[in-house]
Amino acid sequence: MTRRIEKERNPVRSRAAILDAAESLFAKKGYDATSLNEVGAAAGMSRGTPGYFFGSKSELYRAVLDRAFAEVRDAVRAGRARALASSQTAETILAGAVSDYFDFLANRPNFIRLIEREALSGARQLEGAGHLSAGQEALAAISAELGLDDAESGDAAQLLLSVIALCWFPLIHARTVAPAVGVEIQDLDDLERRKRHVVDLVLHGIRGLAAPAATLTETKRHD
Amino acid sequence: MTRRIEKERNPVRSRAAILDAAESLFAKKGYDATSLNEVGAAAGMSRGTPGYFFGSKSELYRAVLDRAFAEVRDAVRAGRARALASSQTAETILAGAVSDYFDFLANRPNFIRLIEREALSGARQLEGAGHLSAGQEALAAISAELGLDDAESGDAAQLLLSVIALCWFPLIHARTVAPAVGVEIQDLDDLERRKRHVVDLVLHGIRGLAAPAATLTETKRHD
DNA sequence: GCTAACTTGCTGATCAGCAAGCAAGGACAA
DNA sequence: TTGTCCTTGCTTGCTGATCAGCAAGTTAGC
Repeated sequence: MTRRIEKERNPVRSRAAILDAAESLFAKKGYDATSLNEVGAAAGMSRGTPGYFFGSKSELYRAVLDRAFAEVRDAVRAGRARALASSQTAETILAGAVSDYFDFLANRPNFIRLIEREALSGARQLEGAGHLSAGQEALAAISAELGLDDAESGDAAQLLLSVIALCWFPLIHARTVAPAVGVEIQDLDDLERRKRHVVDLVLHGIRGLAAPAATLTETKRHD
Repeated sequence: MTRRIEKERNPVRSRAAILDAAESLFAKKGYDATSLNEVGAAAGMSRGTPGYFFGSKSELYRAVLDRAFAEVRDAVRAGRARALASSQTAETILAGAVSDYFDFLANRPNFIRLIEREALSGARQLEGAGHLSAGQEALAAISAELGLDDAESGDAAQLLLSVIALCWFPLIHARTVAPAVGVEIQDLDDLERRKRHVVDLVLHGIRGLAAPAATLTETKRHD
């Protein structure tokens, strides 16, 4: 049995451990309420290590955000590629995308909480970040899928925002608004039920939104 | 010209001023980042006054939440009474309610931010508060309006949660997610556009959700 | 033995809560 | 009317705790 108390040095591993610990703590308690002391302890190192690797608390925070956004952007791209590859009706693809997005968020509580906190803080860290690009890519994907040209893409953007809201909100407010209005969000069944509701609502919404001219069971283009 | 620098004592006025200042600061910067020093200064008094009137920082926070929730509960009741008084189709009433709720939130940025912060903090302050009752009242109202019995009220709850999500989300994420997906939320026109989208989406959603048996253009009751 | 990976001691700043102080203005009497 | 007292609204000084950042240490591994 190795009695070595893990004294081996490993900067990349340490950096990652600190990033992980900081992400959890920032997401859980917020920027102000998280001390570098805690981050170091959670990462299994001393009080000073976060500062050593990242310079300052704010730079560490920025690094956490950057890593999280990179992850989303990759997920969006992967989802888009998968959708493009499959040859199904726009409606089916959209339903699958909503479902996938819902699951993605449900599996990354830290991510939602970080962005939520950013929104409450004025979101100055986000403005130039790569997060925008992920949204724009998703918008382009959904517009193309629905066969909307640029003039109508405003509708697609509204719809995309609605989808995000519907998936996002119950996860954040699982212990506040959701129970207050009689929706339990505790186990996987509850989540599954919610997801089904969201997909239904969005599909019905699309049928209504996509002008009376187009039925949308197949993609139609204007000229 | 009165050169009196407002030295007159007025405890109720002072209390209210401190509550107002605390609400703004807690909503804007969060609990941890707000010092009693700031609260006192914003209320036009000294560092110690908030503590004098409210005992401790956490009790002041609780008082802020209580006042805010009381306000929502009253608004919900007023809206419900108005809806009951009017004799219009369920669909029209619902569209009006969504629109009103949207405006209500848009005019109370502090309220949204306070609840959002509560949700991120684990919402331990809310669990026994009057907030639940407001949600339950809204749920009862919407269930009755849609003519759903208890067995189906799960759907009504899901729908209510969706309405809240759709109204709520763009306001919080006006500077994060919304612009990222191409939706501007800056002036009143943008808000109006968003509101119209939400109402449309919800109405189409209802038509889809309300089982094929009932058309819902008029309220139907089961027996 | 040298460099990079960490740790520890220190400093100045901030903050919540408490306790002591101060003064405004009503009560009450002369 | 004037003087004095006394409650209470409000302020200020103080204390212990916490924290970020820096600088000086210490050890690992090449």
